[in-house]
Amino acid sequence: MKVVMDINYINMNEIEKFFASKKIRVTAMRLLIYKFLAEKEVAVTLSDIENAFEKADRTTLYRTIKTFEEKAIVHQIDDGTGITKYALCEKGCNCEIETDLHLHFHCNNCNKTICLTDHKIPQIKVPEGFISENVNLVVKGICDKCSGQ
Amino acid sequence: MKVVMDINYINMNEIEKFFASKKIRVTAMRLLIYKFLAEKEVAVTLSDIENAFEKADRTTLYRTIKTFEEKAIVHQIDDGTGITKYALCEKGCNCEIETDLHLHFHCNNCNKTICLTDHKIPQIKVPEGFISENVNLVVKGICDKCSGQ
DNA sequence: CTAATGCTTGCAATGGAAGTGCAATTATTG
DNA sequence: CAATAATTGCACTTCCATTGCAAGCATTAG
Ligand SMILES: [Mn+2]
Ligand SMILES: [Mn+2]
Ligand SMILES: [Zn+2]
Ligand SMILES: [Zn+2]
Repeated sequence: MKVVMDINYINMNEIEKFFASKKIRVTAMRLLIYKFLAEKEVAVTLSDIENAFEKADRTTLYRTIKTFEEKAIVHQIDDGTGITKYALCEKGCNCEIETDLHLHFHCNNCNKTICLTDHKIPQIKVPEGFISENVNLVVKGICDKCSGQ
Repeated sequence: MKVVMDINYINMNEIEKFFASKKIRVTAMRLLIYKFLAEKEVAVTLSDIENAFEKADRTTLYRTIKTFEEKAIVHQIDDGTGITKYALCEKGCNCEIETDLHLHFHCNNCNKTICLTDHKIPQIKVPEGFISENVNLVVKGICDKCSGQ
């Protein structure tokens, strides 16, 4: 895939350094997808990315996201819609080790899912003998935009 | 599908009454699937049911579960594995109205998912402007059987 | 700089779960 | 028993996720 790199070179430079720190190669696809995710304020599906980059192959997008996931650049969100969504990890996020402790909100009206990164998941009690390693919490309802503030 | 009704008639009688109270017809399939769910202590997938009733058609099993769901006889569980699981609702459960407020535990070792029906989901704070209608909380880790008590 | 090596990409194909249309079967009602 | 309504089985379909393989591109050793 040939792309015209008409995007901000300064930003791109930073992303390149970031990729290097994560020990992954810098490619046009990866830069573009990273930028796409960074500009979105909501979690996206693979189809969303597909629609944004129609010239690229679905598999490449899929594998790029998988690579990002392995390197803790993005995290998966299962919001119960049946379609996996992805969002950039926060700086200093360590979802490789213990999963993402913030909660996610899914709007039943506009169908968007957002990370509530500063809403941490409270400590959850489990019965004797059970060991909790990881918690997934999704709140569903109406988002701020849809509720009319 | 022809089945030999070699199962406890007294129990069956109770289930029949239960179905009547839910205003659904009593059929062999429904009785068998209900009994199957009642005997399981874990949430099951459609495939689990399929394997247990190989003579039955998948679609019938699928639609039976859907009917149970609509009538609040079972509730769906999305434990993040990507495959929907089902479990019987507790007596007095009203997951039709407000979703199931108990939490679910998914064992990363044996891959089983169980309802922790008496572990209710705590009140979750959401930001200004957001309206919470419903919460899905899944704890992942090691279950009591796998942790060695 | 060039060649060898290994990672990345595109294409084609597969698998699995979920869901639907329609006709045949079975249950309920009168 | 006949008419009516709900349930079941079969054949398809759709959609997302995932993989094998060969071609393309980037990195590194020489
Ligand atoms: Mn998130
Ligand atoms: Mn449950
Ligand atoms: Zn919304
Ligand atoms: Zn276990």
